[in-house]
Amino acid sequence: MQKSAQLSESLEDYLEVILGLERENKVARAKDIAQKLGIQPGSVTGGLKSLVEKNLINYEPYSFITLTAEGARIAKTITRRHRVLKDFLLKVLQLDEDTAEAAACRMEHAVDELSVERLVDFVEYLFECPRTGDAWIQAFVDYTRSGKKSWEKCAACLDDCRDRHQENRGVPHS
Amino acid sequence: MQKSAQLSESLEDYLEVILGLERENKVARAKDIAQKLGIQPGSVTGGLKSLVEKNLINYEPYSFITLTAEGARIAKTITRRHRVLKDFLLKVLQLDEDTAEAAACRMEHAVDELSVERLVDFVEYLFECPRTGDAWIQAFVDYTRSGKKSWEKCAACLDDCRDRHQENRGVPHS
DNA sequence: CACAAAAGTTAGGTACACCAAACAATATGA
DNA sequence: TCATATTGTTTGGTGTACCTAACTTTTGTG
Repeated sequence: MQKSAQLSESLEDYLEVILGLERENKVARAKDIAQKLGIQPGSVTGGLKSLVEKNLINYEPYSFITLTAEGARIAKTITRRHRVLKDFLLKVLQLDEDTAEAAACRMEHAVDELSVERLVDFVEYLFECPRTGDAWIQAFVDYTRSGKKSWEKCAACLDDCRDRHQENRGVPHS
Repeated sequence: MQKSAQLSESLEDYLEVILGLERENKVARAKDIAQKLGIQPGSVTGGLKSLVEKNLINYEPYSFITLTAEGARIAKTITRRHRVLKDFLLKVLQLDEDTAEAAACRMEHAVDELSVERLVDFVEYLFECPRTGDAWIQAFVDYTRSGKKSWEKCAACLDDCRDRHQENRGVPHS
């Protein structure tokens, strides 16, 4: 199990869509990979050969494609990065579906594992902490939409926040 | 002023370091660009030619290099993306300097302007809102370090938060 | 089974982004 | 000023990643 000699963005994309196709159809086919990546089928063969050399997929010419254990491991971490980033863009920054998807798609190759972990922790904390959570996010959304920076309603907001916390005291999170 | 036909990551990097060098030394020189980008000087010339063709830098062989108005405009948006992302990684996710710098460097090419704006708004809101701010961030840091998910101290935390807000009532933010 | 359609591969070509090494221009300082 | 060091460019080459078009294999259908 050699140290995975870091992949190009392109090869990471191949692994990600192969994982998706495996989940959809049990196996991946070159045509579907091309279609999902928005490239020509002729371009796929070369990528597959690279992945075979790196022992990340099981594949022989004219046959279908599956991930090796190592390939699946990598594909899952990339897919997770994508999911975490999109979640943040969508739920916290409140970007629309298309913008979030596009940005996540390009960011997933740029962030290291530590940063992803930290982002997961942050988003989780943000949603679970009584001082923030859905209500706070909603306040941020309202603020973003209205464009005003007034903290007028803060006292009420904080009281409300505290009341909610007391109601839920001791109730564990799902 | 034609629509800037989106640049490669590589050319964006050239613009960014040229802006940095202009700020440091008034003008940029090929050698310093190479050094900052960690590439060989011979590789720089080609990049500079591309940027000249796109009217983003003023440059002739053997002369020094400056940004055109359009080049400066683009360089500044990239530099700002870098700064905003690093700020988030550093101050909110509490990553260390090197990790934040490296991730920001790679992410800056992946995010669109809307997402950057939203991230700026979010970070600003997070720091200014009485329900969050430095104290909340500190609580997140403690939580991250300790690894526990208990909300035991929430009541006290919220009281504290409310008290602080009442003290500062009406005081505008700097 | 045979043959057409679908899927996949190969071959040749483009563009980008880098390298190393040879070469050219400029700058410095004795 | 002139030799040399520094800086910058050119050339030829590598690797990646894509394209199109021609070709091959597989598959499905009568």
